Amino acid sequence: MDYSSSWVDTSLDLNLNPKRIKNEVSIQENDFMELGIRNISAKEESGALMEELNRVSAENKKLTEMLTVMCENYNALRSQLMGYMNKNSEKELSPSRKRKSETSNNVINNLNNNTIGNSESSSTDEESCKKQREEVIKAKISRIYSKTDASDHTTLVVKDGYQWRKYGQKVTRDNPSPRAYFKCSFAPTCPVKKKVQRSIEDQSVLVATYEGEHNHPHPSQMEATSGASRSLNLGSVPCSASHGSSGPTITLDLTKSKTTTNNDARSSKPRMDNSPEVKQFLVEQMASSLTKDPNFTAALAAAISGKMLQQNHKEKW
DNA sequence: CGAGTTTGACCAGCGC
DNA sequence: GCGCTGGTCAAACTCG
Repeated sequence: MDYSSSWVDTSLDLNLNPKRIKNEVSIQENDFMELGIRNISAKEESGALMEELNRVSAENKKLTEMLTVMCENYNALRSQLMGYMNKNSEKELSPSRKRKSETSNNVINNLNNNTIGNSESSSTDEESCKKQREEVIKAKISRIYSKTDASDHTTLVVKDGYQWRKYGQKVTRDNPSPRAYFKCSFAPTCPVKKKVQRSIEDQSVLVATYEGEHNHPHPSQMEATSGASRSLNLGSVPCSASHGSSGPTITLDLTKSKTTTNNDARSSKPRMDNSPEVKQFLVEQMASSLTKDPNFTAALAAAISGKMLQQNHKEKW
């Protein structure tokens, strides 16, 4: 999740354009001049309005800055939490098979050294943890269908913007075409895995199955925030999001997008992140994740109450 | 030379 | 216990 300053700017832009209003005021002022009615009072009024405008725009600027700082703090906290969670998961999970065998050896050692009761309790804990982990993974599985060049039956690459490292390939029983296994290599701690296999029905369709959630922003988003104002790769991908009983599910149907090069897609197709649906979706996503965060809501409440108190103080004086 | 890919071997889970 | 299958590892290889 990333909150760029541009988003903050646009969302908080209250269309208070002092220049424009200034012109309108000056037109009004000219009309009054022509009519020759209450020149001095009109000037006073416009001056007061300008003052008010300046005050409001300054306040707007302050609020924008506050929200930007808040978003930065939120991101920092979030990344800290992610790091902490990764550390914990590294401790709890057995990432490699070797470690698994080590843990099984430990169980055997426990059996040899300790009483049966102790070993049993440890094994039941392991089982419950494992079940929980499986449930979490199941809830974060998504499937993507990607249309590829019909003549090209060799590549198993689904271009989703992320950086993947292939670690295996297998021919499965139910499908003659091989299944490729990928791990997200963009972030070393990212747990996301991807399986890519051609569809049995249509060999030109790649079926990518994603497991887990990325603990880092989308690479294109990272680029966008680091200076280059490029839009999301997702931009040209038709997507739908649902929140079923099994958890959040994202389905991307890449078969609906033409197999054009990135440049072609960029030049000919209207970018999807410009469409109101995607904007609304992104805003809803941001809003939901922000409202779910107690740190953010607390900080926001504190900021608003502080601002209100400040306002009351001003009005009194 | 480092990063990514390939591929045979190994392991765990499951059904019989 | 055995065989089958899916998933993962890691050494060898390739490529820029």
